[in-house]
Amino acid sequence: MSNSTLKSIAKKLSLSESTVSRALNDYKDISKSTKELVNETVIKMGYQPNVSARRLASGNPECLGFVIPWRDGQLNDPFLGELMAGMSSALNIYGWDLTVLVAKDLDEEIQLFKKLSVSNNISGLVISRTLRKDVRFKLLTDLKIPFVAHGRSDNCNQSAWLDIDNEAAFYDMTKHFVSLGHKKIAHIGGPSIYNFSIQRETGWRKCLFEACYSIPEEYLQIAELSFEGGMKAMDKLLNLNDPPTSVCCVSDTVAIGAMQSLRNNNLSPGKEVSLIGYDGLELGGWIDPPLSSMKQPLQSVGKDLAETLMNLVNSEKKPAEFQKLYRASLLRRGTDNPPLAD
Amino acid sequence: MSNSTLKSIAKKLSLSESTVSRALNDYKDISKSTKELVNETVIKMGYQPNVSARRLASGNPECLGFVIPWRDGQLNDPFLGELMAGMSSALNIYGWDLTVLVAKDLDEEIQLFKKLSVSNNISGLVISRTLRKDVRFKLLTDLKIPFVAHGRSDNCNQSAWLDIDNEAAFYDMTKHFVSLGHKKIAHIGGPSIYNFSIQRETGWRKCLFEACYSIPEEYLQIAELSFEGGMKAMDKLLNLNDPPTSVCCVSDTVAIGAMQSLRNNNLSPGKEVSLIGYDGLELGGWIDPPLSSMKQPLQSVGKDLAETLMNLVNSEKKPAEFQKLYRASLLRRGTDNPPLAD
DNA sequence: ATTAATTACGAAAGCGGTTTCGGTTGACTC
DNA sequence: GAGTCAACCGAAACCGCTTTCGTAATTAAT
Repeated sequence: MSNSTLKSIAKKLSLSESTVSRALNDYKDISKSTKELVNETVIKMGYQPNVSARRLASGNPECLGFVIPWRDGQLNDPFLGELMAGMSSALNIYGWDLTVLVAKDLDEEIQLFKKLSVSNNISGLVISRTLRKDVRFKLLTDLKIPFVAHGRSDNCNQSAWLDIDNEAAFYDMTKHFVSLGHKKIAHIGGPSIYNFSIQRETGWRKCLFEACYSIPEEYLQIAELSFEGGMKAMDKLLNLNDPPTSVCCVSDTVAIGAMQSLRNNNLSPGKEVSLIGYDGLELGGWIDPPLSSMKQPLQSVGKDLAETLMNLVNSEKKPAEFQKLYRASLLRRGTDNPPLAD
Repeated sequence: MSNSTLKSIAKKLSLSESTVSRALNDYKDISKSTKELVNETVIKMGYQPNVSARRLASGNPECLGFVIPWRDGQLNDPFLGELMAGMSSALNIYGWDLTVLVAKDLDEEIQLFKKLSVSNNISGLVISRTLRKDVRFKLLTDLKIPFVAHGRSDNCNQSAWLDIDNEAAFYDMTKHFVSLGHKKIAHIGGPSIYNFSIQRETGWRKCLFEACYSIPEEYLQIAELSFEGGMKAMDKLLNLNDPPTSVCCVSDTVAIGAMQSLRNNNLSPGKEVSLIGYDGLELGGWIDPPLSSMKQPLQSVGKDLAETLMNLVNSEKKPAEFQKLYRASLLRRGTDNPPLAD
């Protein structure tokens, strides 16, 4: 196990512990020559600092806490792996750890935050699955826990966040349908408690407005973010007097449900009705026909989330200075086609 | 932030720090009355121990490292969330943390292990996605890093592991087809580098043997663990002179690919050919018809993995004393039906 | 040559707990 | 009443690293 410590290295080099420590941490009051000397022997001896000791002494736990999004009691989010991989790779460079936290519901999450705020074992948090009205922003700010959100909220102006430009994504998605020749473009949206639901709807509306399409209000259907939700919403769209020829779906899951509804009605996804989902899930490519979707750069976002948090903790900048939008890109598979000729 | 420390509590109670510490850790040389007193005021003052300090002093990082399985460069494992939730809930009770580690390939994983063995910031590891010949078992043993594997290996006799009884699962699955009246039961298996591939094949064979079915060797098809892999394997099965009426699939992903192959050949999954997958993925219920599958109790396994590791670290027992098999259970959805009458 | 300013390092005090060791009580024996 | 033994608690060392502060040695300024 770890036998080499700062002390052993100091003894070997006839230096003091503090000099070795400062050399490793690149203090400016250490000569270049000794820094090199120290770094060499540290590598040679395979020295790894004891993180508990460093954390205790420095007062920084060097640890990013990631709150796993618990969606409706389910945890099957296919994002998790990629997002965490991105975060981990960024953290590793600086010796930080990635600790995952699980809370089954909002109450548990709040309790968790309160506990974290007194036990100083986490430098900051990454939260995700943000809501339109999300108490966590204010709560974490009040508790003085540094955090960066994956997604925005109504009251996120003073906070650090990274988000996908949902509005642009759905603008682009809708525009794509327009350019394919579709006139009847519906939207299956998500519950308005989620911030992204609003943004995605807005992007859809904006494009329709610019294209001077007037769309019946029934072309907007709100669905639960599930397979069944998508299926029911599509059922309603199909029952309209003048059903749409294309649908912008708030998520891949919903889109897959919508596809099922089409099949139930003896229609073929991508023929009578075109569909595009959102998330770029791999499994969307497994179904028949494969689902077109908007994909976000998860690994980059994860990396950026981690780096942002580290900067936030280490610098004196305000959280609001860390806000960034990413773009999603269209992944054409099999469900986006021109409308059938009448 | 954390203002109350051991010292502040000691002062408030006119006790020494060491007494308070031992009271909290339930030492037997502290009177019951003072223990109660300490516990009360600790709650009242909202005291949370500084974990870095405790870890440093005790020499135990109280931290479980979970190595994220990186399958073919992809990280979309739907298990992750549930498994981690199970682990986290068990760890939280004892104040342990769950740290996730990512390695892109085996080399990175080995480097990671070596680093962990010298920097004492992890109590032990949970590894998953075990291979038939898995160097990690020996490596971690040599490095003296406590670990428990999710899954077995050829050389896991001396190690701690939890696994699903893959053989029993596929025995049951095959038996189910037998009881439905199927005679021609094929198996799409996984690459033999994975330990579970062998076990699942064995379960299938065992049941067929007991049922006195003699099956052509072509009824075993090895597939990559992917949608395409399943599709290709099913193609081959369909091209046989005497194609099977039912197929035991090594995973849900593979089964979904096999379903696609059936549709490509104008066959209906669950009619001409029945299918059962393995994993119990939620998305298997989204497709048409919904995929029958064998489901493992992921949250329980996660909880058990974490508890096992904590026991392993805290007790003097040998790793080999921590070995346990879980059972998977059949999830009947839509693709397991009796064979069509000729 | 004298003073001031740098440069480079060591000493030492923490960080907030844990754990060993020893000592003080009081009850209990004979 | 001296000795024995538990039961309880305090003192102090320690875990391994960080960081402030002081100081000796070197260089630059006057």
